[in-house]
Amino acid sequence: MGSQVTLADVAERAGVSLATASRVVNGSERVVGARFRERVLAAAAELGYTANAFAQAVARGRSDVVGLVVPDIQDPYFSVIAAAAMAVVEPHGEMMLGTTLHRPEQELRYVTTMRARQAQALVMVGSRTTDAAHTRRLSEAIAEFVASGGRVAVIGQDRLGTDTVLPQNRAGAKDLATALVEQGHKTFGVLAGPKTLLTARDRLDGFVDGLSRRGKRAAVVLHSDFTRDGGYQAMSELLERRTRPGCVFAVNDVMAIGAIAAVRDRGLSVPDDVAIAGFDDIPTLRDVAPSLTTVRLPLQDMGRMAASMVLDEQQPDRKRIVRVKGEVVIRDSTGPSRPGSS
Amino acid sequence: MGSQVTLADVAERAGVSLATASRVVNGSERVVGARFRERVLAAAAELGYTANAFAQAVARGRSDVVGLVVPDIQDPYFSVIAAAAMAVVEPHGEMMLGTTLHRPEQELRYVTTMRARQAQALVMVGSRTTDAAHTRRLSEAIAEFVASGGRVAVIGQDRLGTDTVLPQNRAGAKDLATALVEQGHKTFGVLAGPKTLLTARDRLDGFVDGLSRRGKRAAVVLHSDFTRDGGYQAMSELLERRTRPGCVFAVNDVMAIGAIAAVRDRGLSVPDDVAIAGFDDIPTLRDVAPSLTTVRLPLQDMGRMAASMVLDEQQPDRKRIVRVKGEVVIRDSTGPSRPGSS
DNA sequence: TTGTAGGCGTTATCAG
DNA sequence: CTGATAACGCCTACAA
Repeated sequence: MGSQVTLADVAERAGVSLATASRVVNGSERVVGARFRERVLAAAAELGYTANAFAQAVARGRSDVVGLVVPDIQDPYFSVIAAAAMAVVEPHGEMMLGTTLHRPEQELRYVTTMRARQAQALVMVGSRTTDAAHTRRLSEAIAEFVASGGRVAVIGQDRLGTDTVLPQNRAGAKDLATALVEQGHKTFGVLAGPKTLLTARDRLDGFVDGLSRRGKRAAVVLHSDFTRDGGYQAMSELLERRTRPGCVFAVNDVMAIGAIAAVRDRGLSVPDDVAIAGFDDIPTLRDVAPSLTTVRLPLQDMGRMAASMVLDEQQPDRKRIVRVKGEVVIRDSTGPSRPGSS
Repeated sequence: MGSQVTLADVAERAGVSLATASRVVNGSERVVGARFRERVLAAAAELGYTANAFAQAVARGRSDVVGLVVPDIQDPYFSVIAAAAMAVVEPHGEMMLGTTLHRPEQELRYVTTMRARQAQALVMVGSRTTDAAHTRRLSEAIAEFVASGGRVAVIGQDRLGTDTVLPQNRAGAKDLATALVEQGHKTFGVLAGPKTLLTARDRLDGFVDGLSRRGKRAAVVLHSDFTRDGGYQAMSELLERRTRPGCVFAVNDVMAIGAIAAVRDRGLSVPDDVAIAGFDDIPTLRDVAPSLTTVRLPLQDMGRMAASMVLDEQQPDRKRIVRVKGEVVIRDSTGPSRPGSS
């Protein structure tokens, strides 16, 4: 709507054909005479012409839109990844953002939307779930997207038959368990997140595994949302119990932050009364006190890599899985490095 | 590219005309016979048809894309606003995201891009600057966007002739100064951010104004980036000085976090050795210790309001300015509520 | 180098 | 209610 200035207007004003105007305004270098070129440019400027990207996309049969689907752009985990992906996409095209608010059916909807938009590529971020039916439907939708010419990369688990950036959640959590035992912690609890999230499940499993190899076990495992409030609530519940573990692992950093808040609100101290560890090493949280013991994931690299995979020229012959490993970072929230009661 | 299934394919498969197929696949309710309707739907499903949004946009002469331009999606200030805006946009259309990484010329580029994309609306968030030339060019670009039928809302200063959500930076900072004086603080410093950012400038001015009304002044004013690192660096520089103020105001929360880190890294304590206050009250930071004294801005509301303004039905007769005020929140980073040396 | 004309996938206007 | 057919704004052989 409104007073769209079209290429035809520009051509007329410049006294040239539509084709010539098209050639100078878009790609096709050096095929148009300097005289005409200038006339067209001048006319375009005077008229305030801007090419209609839709029409171009229709005519060309492709677009430069890259879709990015994340559960929640407000969550620093995802916003860091998004920023990194954005940085590599920006020179090549526009970024269309979708947020699912953790609703799986929204993932499905966005894949369809991106196809409708002829997105050249799609990056999906977020844990896969145990819902096999949904995973299958999503796989199918993605297959259609790919069939229609799109590229897809996923950050999360390798369940959709796509290029994947795969954080080593199990191994990272296992290493964390080992480190905590070595730090001197004796009794453990886990704020395990949702049962249905593979990321949460893998971290729980890895942690439990790591403990058992050192002859320990998790005395309490509580499930809740994968969010700050989920961590707060689960920790509050844990603190209600008669016996409380000396060390609690929250399966991601934002849950850990919520857990710390819950501890504080009861007048207790971290790490003196209870030690708390997280997972992800979110940059925004690196300055908080007590500094958070966690497993560092190279979030920026992950975002960059996913974006690069869908954008690089050569179509790989088969799907690529890039495993990224987490590095344990011991900080203040689990107490002094050496001994420890607990 | 790829094996696009078109509406023509669907029509042929269903044995109906293109027009009929179009009618059932898109809007136009109840004008097509149940028999044909079913046949078309079936054919579409079998073929895996998805409408080409570009072609639709071209044919309809409008699109449902809403543009959102922010300086940095990783910054929690903007990601909170973005999430809120996203929530109101999502039911109506798709969201195209642009990040400027604080480069003004990128703002200009995105306005043009959004016009090319026929975006129906555009939300720009971020402080205006003192660069009059850029502001003028941006205004012109926006005027063209509006002339071609788009709606625009800005979160920041009212400099672009658009609907605006305008945080009361001066008043908030002034109130903060008053509160800090009443808390007993005697000497002050300001980490003032970039000189060219109006938001930073207004907060500095308001703070200084508030101090002077209580017979105080800012002993030190340091300029730096509007980021965590900017806060860290400026605070480090401040701590080099012979005399250090008892209370430091960082003009936004992320700078305050950086400042706190700088204080800690020198083995000093907040608030015992130096009190620190911020501005914005970023949700992610509410759980950090020491909890941050700040000026709360209703970030979610701001995002929602801006999005609503560009989406609501009735075109307002003139541009609207919505002022949102900040509320001082005294927490631990500036010490105990009552007395105080400093 | 330039112009002509057909086509991209949809929608929308008109007759039937 | 249905079906031709002309737009929509642009790109791109193909011909001049």
